[in-house]
Amino acid sequence: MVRLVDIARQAGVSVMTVSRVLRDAPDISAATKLRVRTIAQQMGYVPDVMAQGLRTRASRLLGVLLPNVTDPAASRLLLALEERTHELGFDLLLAQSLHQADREELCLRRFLARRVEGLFIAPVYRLTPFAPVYADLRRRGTRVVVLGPRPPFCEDFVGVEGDDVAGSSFATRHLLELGHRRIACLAGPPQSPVAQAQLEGYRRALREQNLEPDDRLVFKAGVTFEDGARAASQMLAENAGATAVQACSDAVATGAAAALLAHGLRIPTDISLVGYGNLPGTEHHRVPLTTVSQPKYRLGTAAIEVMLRLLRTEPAETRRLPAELVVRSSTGPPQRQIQLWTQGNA
Amino acid sequence: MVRLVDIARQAGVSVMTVSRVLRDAPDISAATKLRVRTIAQQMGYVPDVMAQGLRTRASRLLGVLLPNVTDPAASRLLLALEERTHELGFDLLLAQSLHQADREELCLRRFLARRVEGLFIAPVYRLTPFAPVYADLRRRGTRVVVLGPRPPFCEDFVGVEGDDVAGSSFATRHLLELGHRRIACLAGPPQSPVAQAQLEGYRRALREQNLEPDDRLVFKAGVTFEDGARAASQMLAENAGATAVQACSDAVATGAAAALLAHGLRIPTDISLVGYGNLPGTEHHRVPLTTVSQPKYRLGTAAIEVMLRLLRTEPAETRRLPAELVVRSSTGPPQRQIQLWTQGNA
DNA sequence: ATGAAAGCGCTAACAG
DNA sequence: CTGTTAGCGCTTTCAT
Repeated sequence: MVRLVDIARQAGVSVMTVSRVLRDAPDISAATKLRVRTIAQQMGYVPDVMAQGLRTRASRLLGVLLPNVTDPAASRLLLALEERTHELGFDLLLAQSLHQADREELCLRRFLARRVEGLFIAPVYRLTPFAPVYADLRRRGTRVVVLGPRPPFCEDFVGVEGDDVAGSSFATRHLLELGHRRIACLAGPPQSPVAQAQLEGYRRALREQNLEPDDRLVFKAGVTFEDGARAASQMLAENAGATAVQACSDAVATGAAAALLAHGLRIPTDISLVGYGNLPGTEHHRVPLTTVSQPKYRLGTAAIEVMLRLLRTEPAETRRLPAELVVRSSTGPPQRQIQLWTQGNA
Repeated sequence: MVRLVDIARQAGVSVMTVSRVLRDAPDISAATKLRVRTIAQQMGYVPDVMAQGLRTRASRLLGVLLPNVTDPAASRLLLALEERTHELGFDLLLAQSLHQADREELCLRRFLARRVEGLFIAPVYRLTPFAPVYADLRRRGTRVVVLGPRPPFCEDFVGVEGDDVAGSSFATRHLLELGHRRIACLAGPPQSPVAQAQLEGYRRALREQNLEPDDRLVFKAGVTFEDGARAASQMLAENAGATAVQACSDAVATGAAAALLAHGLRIPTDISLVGYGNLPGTEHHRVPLTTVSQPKYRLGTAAIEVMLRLLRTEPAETRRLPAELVVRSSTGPPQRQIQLWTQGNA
């Protein structure tokens, strides 16, 4: 391992001179600069960032904690985060909580021990209103940007998030505009902040049209394909009379589509379907899915921007980014008969 | 920031004692152990891993360099890597090359400056047989596990990879067994090692059945949906008389499917189609895709196992993991007439 | 324009 | 069982 001293000896100068040259510090003659640089190059010198950091008290390290890098939304965010982070001269530590609060805590403590200068965290949802690690982060004044909705225990941190109530209401409004009046909602887990926002958006859009949300049209669906299939089957079994279905995720929507088609319904002729998330590939599904897209990459760049302000100790605010409706072919106007029927019923 | 000295003062012992206690070193009385621990806890002590590392010359840092974390295969691998890495007590540095050789080089140099103890690299393919960074890695004796096929400039490193020639030949054999004789191949970029392996597997399976590979059945397809659509259209335009198509990726296969269906062909009734990669969601596509699956998660755990051997300076060998055919409904026996026609032609 | 001394927070090596 | 000394590789500070 080549150190500064080695170069210094070789070049016949002091360690300080070498240090200065290699950091492009001022007050060095062009001659020594060149000589030292050449020798350093020849000897294959690589600075020791840890030693530098110990002295300068700067780690140039950022950490990102995600539930699971496999989630397409998370990975797009990570793409952006990594890209910008490196441009800014930071290295990026990655950890996954795997949706386990204790693993999250462990990972965060390790990040702290690495003296990270900032942290991007997509928090594991806890039922408790407090989480000791977050208290520690606060106490230590660690810069934190929360990715996604902020549960109670970290409400005071800044963050970046998609606007899920607006996103969800886009979906509902789209169906409304097509003429649907009975729109079923396959809702996510009630504890999930995203699911709550989606339900809120759905109801809000309904009320805008003076339609009173009907709880018999809201079905618990979870998050998976199977959850979606189950929920759709149940909806059919209950004879809810919906002409359109809005799901809390594309996976759920896909499962619902499968169940609906299996029951002999045509999409969108007999029933319309909207997903959520714009999962890659849904445009090639059996029925290309109309869905809501959150700007995943933009969320990443926004997170970096916020972090940058934090690092400069400038005031930073939580950013809420707008969602976008992606219309494909799983939605269309309701069938005339059913439409008449619902109108007669309304 | 609380340091060992602070605790030492508070507890009325030497720094060394505190250090020993906190590292669970032997030869410390239970009493002091307890006392020091309590105080450390109270003061909110967090060890400085950088300082520890500087002294012990161990960074407990592993680095992973991927082209793009957004690729589902890469992200599954990363999932496994992160999981195991943390269990082993290492932190994980993440970087993306974005398929750019110079960015790859930069990232690797930064990893070296961090004194990583090991590196997982999915190399950017270069046309040149040498790459200076890799020479440096060699010279410095950095532990490296190459992810995926190893281009010439890093052939001497150990790695883990999927068996793409076997995987590809599984696909071909499957079509052969269904009775297909004229199987088109939508091939990937000729420089890509994976694409080469796939072509090799395709040809090998054909020859096993004493069928001479026909170059007029091989079409350049690239890697995207659009590439696939283009290639399939070209195949149709050239009247190649294929009863089945085997694509170099699921994206290409999906594009091909779209083109084929647009031309009025039914899949698999009129023509069979096999993809490659088992992209998440392909089971819900317009035509659920028969495809070849590489054990992405297993590749990650295998990479860790190899790294572990490297870290222990035990001999380590490159691991090649078997692929698996996933039969869904894009493949079936060829139509009788066409079959007769091809037989008459063969 | 260059160098000497000191120390970042920690631990290995040795002493008692 | 506990403490002292030295030093990891680097940079800050102050001197020349």
